[in-house]
Amino acid sequence: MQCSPTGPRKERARLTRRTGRPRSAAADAAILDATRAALVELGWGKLTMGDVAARAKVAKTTLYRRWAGKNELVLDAVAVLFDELELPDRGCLKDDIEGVVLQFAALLARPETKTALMAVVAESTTDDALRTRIREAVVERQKRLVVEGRQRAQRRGELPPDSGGAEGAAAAARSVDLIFDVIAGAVVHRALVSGEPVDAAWAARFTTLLLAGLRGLESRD
Amino acid sequence: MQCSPTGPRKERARLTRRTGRPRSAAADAAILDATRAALVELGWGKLTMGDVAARAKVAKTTLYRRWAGKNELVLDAVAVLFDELELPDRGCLKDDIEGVVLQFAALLARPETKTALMAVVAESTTDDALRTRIREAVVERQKRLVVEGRQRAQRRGELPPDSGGAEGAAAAARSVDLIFDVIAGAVVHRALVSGEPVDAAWAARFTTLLLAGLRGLESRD
Amino acid sequence: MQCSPTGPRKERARLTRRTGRPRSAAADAAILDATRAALVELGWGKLTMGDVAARAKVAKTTLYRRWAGKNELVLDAVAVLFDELELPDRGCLKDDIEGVVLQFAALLARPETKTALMAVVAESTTDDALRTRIREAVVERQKRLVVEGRQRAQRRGELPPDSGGAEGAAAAARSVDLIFDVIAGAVVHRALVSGEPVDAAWAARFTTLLLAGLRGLESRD
Amino acid sequence: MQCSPTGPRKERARLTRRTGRPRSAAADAAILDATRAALVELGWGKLTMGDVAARAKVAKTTLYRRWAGKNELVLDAVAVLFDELELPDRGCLKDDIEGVVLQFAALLARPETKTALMAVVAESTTDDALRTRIREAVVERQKRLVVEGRQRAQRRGELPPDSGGAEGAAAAARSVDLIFDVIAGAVVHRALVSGEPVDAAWAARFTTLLLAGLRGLESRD
DNA sequence: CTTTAATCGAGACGGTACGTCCGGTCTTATG
DNA sequence: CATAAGACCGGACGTACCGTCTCGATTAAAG
Repeated sequence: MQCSPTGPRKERARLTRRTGRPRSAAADAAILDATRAALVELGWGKLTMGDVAARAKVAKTTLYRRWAGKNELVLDAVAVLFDELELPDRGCLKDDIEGVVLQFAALLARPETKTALMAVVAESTTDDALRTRIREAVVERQKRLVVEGRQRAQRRGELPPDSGGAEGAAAAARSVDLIFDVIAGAVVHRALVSGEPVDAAWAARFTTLLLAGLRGLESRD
Repeated sequence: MQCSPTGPRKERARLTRRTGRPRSAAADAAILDATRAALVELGWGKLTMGDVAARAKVAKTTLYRRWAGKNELVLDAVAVLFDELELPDRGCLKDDIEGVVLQFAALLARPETKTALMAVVAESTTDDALRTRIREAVVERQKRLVVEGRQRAQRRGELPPDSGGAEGAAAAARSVDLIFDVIAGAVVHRALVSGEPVDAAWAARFTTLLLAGLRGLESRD
Repeated sequence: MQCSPTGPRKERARLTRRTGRPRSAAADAAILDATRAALVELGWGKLTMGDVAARAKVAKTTLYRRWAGKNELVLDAVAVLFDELELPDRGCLKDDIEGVVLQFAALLARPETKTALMAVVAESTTDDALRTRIREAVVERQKRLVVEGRQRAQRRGELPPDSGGAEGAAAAARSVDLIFDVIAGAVVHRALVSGEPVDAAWAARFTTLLLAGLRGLESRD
Repeated sequence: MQCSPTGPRKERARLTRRTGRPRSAAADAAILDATRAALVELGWGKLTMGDVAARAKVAKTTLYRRWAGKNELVLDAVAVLFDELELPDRGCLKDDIEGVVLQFAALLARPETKTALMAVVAESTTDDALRTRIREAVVERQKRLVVEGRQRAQRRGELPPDSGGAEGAAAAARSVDLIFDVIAGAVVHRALVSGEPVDAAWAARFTTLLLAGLRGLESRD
């Protein structure tokens, strides 16, 4: 639930003297809350650092002492929302997938998420450090959902177990990546690019397609 | 191949008197070329209207007379690139799909495309007119590829023909939309969000998944 | 009453063929009226050529075909107002001077005059052609009032006649210039710089000063 | 010598907390110097805020933080020059007046002064706050010269002492105003409107006129 | 009448400056 | 040291006018 291990914010030089006034912990939370609130009201494009500072009742300097800029701040403010996604056991793979698809769609329907995610990805095309941080803070973290769903389906016998050995593990990893890109990509594209609703009917049709594809994939892979 | 029918730019009131000095047609082309060049060199975030004007050897006012802002200008400059996508007949559905996936990936690998597409989509989350224009200029136009590939596969007998009647047509349209979101979404997500290469191996695995999914979809739909 | 001899406006090249559509005479009047109206409403600083053209229901090109710019146009529009000054015979020099002082003050109280006169003079400090035109169109033309008042006073015996000869004429001209600068300068300075009213009481005190000065000047000059 | 009491520039709210980085005092001087230099080179009409900022090596925002606009800035830059006028004792009233007339003429001959003074007065006809500031910063401050010259002449016995009482004081004040308008007005009009030189000969003739007028005024007032 | 030539309106054009806003840094005094 | 406050520099914004230019449409006088 905490992205501290991924280290989004600026850290003081390690091993440095710990004298002086310590950073306010409350400020961090206030800033991230203010960032999300500003995203909701203004969207990425009109959000400004000064406005966030004012909302958080914090000086602008305090922001810059902790985050390198708007990109990093917003990414941090939004990444934590993705950690709320869960995969409750609904009894069968199809229902599990439909559930996570709808959960993800609901997350993307929130204004702070949708306006921020694409914007940060766009910025990442010209900022390698940011791209790395997105992968750490969002992409790789959420693959856990695919991994867990797959394991659960394997336990249920809905999917065959991984083949053993290094090659089997690599194949499994490739599968997870592919499935993740297909699910996340389709939902994001439907919701944000096509601009059509991701409702239960669409989720059902998509899941049908995906499940059939998974079985086809296994038989050849 | 021409986006004139979609009308992205500001148009003078239709049917208005044709008086006054006409707009320079050469300026339009110069501006769009300059925009693409600036996207390549600077990326979305650092592209400025003033810089585009200077590159196009045009006054800033000329830009604002024709486009409402950076979003609209960049969308126009980039949308035309998507019209270059084609669907050459490679003999079977699998090869056709792999071909278009790789073509699309190549398009997204171009710096002007990748930096602009996500950014404009991000802006569109707080700008309805822009969202509409994206759909008209990019999304709906490129569904032609799915429609054409589907028809070709049906002629080859690789896919069953559409069922007749209004319901059949609606089901076909839903299929096209779903397939489009899955293909475009997966490729965009892989390339831009996950940041992994879309190479021939990935395209083959993805196509295998999709084809199996399609056949499974038909059998139930 | 007409400043045509002073040639404020752009003239077509002389000796050119007189074919083609002639300039609209009505347009000239409409433009000058519009200019004065705009001066009243907006003042010099906010008056724009486009606005004048719109008020006169004339194209901007028509303005520029006839005047070189804002300075020249405004000067023409205002200069004619100074020709309305008169010197009615009130019986004695003191009353004549008081009369013209109050008339001049009333003219300077009109918004179009006060905002334009100083502005054009200010511009003339960096534009020799304009300075020349101001002298022709305003300064030299209005010295007639001093000349006439002086002659009238000489006829009445209130002032001694000019001494004869070239030297006498030159001395008279110097006197006219000095008196003109003192009267016009004092009124303009009181009205526009000091920002105090030029009322009958002030006019009386000023005239007393001036008359005493004139008599003192004669006795030594 | 200091215009601080007249307060031309934007002031932060009085009694406000003295927190934050203080305004740079050096910037003020650099800006006013740059303004004067720009006036000399470009004249009022072509002086731009951006150019002044560049010359002063200061950001444009710093200008706008301290002055409301071009009018206020230029007035401040020029007003201080008027404080350089002095009234050295030359032994008799006539010489004192001639001296100050020539000094004032020399001041008006400086390009920064002549181009700015009339322009700011012109703007003041449509801007009450500016008119007030001109009176405070220029007009009222320089009346000191008339007051001092008058007192000195009274001490010398060249002019009769003020009559006592409130009425006497008011009459003296009226005299000062009148004399100030006559001197300043005549010199400004000669120099800037008529465009003739204010040389020693003219100054002598003008002073003769004024002195005779003053004596005549006293005998009746 | 037709030609010819200049005017007219409309409005796009290249420029330049505007005054504002924001990003990110710095300099204070206060914790 | 961190902090709040706010001045600072730099640079882009989108707008407003400037004075010029291209149009097609008038409008006389000359042929």
